[in-house]
Amino acid sequence: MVNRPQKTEEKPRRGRPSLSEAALSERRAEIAAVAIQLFNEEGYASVSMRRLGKEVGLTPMALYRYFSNKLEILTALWDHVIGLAFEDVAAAGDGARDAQDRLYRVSEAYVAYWFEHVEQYQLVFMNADVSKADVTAFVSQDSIMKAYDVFFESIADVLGLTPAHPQVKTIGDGLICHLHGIMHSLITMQGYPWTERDRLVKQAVDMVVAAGVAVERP
Amino acid sequence: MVNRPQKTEEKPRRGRPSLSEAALSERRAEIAAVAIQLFNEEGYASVSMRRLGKEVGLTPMALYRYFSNKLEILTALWDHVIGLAFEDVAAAGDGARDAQDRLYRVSEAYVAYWFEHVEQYQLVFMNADVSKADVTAFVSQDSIMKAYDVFFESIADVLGLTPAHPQVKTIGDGLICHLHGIMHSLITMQGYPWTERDRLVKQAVDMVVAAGVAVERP
DNA sequence: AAATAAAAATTTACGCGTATCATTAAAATT
DNA sequence: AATTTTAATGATACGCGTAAATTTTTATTT
Repeated sequence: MVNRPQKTEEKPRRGRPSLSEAALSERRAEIAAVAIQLFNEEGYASVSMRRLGKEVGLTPMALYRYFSNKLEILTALWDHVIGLAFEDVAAAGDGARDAQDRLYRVSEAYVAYWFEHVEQYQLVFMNADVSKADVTAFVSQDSIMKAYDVFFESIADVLGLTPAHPQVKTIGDGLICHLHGIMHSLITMQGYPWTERDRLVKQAVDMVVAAGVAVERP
Repeated sequence: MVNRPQKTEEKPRRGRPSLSEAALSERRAEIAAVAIQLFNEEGYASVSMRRLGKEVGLTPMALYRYFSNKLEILTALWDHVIGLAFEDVAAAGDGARDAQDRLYRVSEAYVAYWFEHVEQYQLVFMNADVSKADVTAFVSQDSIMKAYDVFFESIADVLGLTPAHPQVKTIGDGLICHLHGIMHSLITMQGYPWTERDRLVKQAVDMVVAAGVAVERP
């Protein structure tokens, strides 16, 4: 976020008061709402700051009081899109018969969501402007990390272990990576004749289940 | 590549002759060589076309006779970097005791290479300017695809199947996706406390080996 | 009310990638 | 040799993100 004016003292000094935190976030939300729509409709690169400013009724540079740069506005869309992804995942897990079925369902839902929103995937995970620090800082937010819990819970169930068991962590991280890899590979290298997506996802989960069997009968 | 002047006939007409294919690719190579060095030293975004033009002794727009845009110059670096990656992979596979050992080695080498060249990874697989078509067209080239063969051969050996067996293809695609996912996740989400990289890679290969055992004893 | 201080908002300016247009160079034809 | 044709080269210009400088607004203090 953008730097607030630095107040050395606690209480109001002379001069024009800075915008309240409430006012700031309210206008940020306004800008983000317009930006999300425009980015979705016309693509991130096609929407200029001058254009966005015009749409929200601000001069281009006034936007910079609310977001420190264009990329930071994009993260508002990330938040939105990632939120929707995990809504889908949660919904998919609800009707499951058992833990193993739930693991299949949430895995497929997670991958399917991004395939149905490839452009968003690219905006989130492939944006060139994105330095590693940017994605990291964002994706590490608690809200995102908590969303992965459904995977760990399902895996713990399938393996018959507690979610806190170290093996659950290792296998869960592996599955999440595997699913990310399926999305990323199939999206970024569409010219290669990949095995069908559903089968790759199923195979990824099967391997986790098989690991569970190995745990049971060592 | 850039459009060549369209010749309706076969043989020389009037007018200044277009550059020979040889001359074109020679100068492309010169430009690419300088570009690769500069991109590696200072980063893709920091090297402007004006700057690159100056370094190679051309006006900025003259570069556009040899590459249709800046991104296309970047693909020269891709070629370079991906070539190096598979050199590492091939070297890692050479000393292997057996097929399973080779699979571990090449998998680890592949992932390790990109971790040792994170900036290149981002330039190749995360560049924002990269539309899906761009990466696809490039990464689907035969040279790249052939480089994956070492994975399929090792897997076939481990599973005791021929490389042409459909299961080898499915499991191989899965492993490649899995490895990509490990790289991509650990690089793009460095804030998350991932399981150690080596362990994730080992686990990925272990699962392939376990699948081989399952094949043997159905 | 006037002066002063500080934040908000606007204006100006820069280097960027590159589209478009103008110029120059090199060949075949006359 | 002069003309014509075509490609290569160069110059100009546009919209971009945004840094920096400037102006305007809004408060407190005199």
